[in-house]
Amino acid sequence: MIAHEDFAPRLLAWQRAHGRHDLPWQRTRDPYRIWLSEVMLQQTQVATVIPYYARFLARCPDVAALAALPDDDVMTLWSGLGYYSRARNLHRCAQQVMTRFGGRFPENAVDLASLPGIGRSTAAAIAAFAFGRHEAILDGNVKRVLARVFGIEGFPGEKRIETAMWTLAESLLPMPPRGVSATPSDDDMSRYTQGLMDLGATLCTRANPDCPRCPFAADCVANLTHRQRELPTRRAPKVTPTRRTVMLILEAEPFVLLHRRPPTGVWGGLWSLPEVEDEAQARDVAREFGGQPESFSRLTPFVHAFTHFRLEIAPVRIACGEPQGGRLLGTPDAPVAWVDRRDLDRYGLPAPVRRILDALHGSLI
DNA sequence: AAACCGGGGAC
DNA sequence: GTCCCAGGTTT
Repeated sequence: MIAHEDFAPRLLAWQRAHGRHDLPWQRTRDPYRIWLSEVMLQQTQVATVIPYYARFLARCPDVAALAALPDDDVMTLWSGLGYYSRARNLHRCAQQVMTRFGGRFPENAVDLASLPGIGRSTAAAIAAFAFGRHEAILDGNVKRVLARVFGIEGFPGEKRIETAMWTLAESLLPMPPRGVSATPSDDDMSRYTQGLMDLGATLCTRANPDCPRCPFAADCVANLTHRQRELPTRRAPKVTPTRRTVMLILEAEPFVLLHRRPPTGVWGGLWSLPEVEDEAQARDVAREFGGQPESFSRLTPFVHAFTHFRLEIAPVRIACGEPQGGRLLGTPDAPVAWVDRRDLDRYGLPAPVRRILDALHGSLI
């Protein structure tokens, strides 16, 4: 694994030779321009941002102009970039720079992060780019680079892992040339921060990292162990909740009892089998429709998967002497009906219900 | 369809 | 402080 003190020099050399140098916001130290680009680049790609960035600057060359712009004009300028809360925060931020900081962006990350739309990572980026501050960024790209190069296991969104990554990111920052000054040069901090972003955006990409061109290929844990696809560790798939239901198959040949589901919710408006929570309820409800307790028989339970949950269905079959009413299940909007099973094709049935009834009657038709 | 994303806001 | 979401894009 690469020694921490070797990381920054190698990244700096790579950025010099192979990093991006022509992005519109790279040749300025104006915190306003850097801030604007960083906010636009949150969740949005460089190519998309460039024309918006130019338009914004043409209309608002400085923070005072942006602060003075009417809300609607800001939204219009932003329109098409998405994530509109960013635009609202951008405007509020410009106004706060005017009122709280006398029209000048604060030069330290803590004060920057107190402004709307500027979190810890964005604050560090502005502090490093505009003021050469010794601050570490940690956005999605950087998390990916660090997880791979240093072989960090665990989902980076998890608090413990993220905290460790912030500590690592800070430990990797460029050191000043020995015996010269307390901090690296402004130029080094800009280049280093840009290098992290460039590496993540151009080589160490999510899907197909270009490891042969990477300055860390010889030491990168992910590359050496061929685990580029496993690192960074993905979020644990959230366990989909499982619900259980008992479906009643009340039969009075050739009729079967169906229940119209309410218009909203799962299977809204479809005809389905009556559902109860357990077998005791099944017997109670069956009695209302003339069910014969001695005919009670369990069919094989099975699982139906929805996007957001799993439904475990336990079908229960009960014979009824005659099609008979009892009170209606549910509400007037959700009535029941005895349906001739030869007419089932004309009813909209949920797939698993169709499957139950087909299995039951298919061979008999 | 599912993973991913920085910040805000709720708790 | 910590957890979770809104509103998007990428794979």
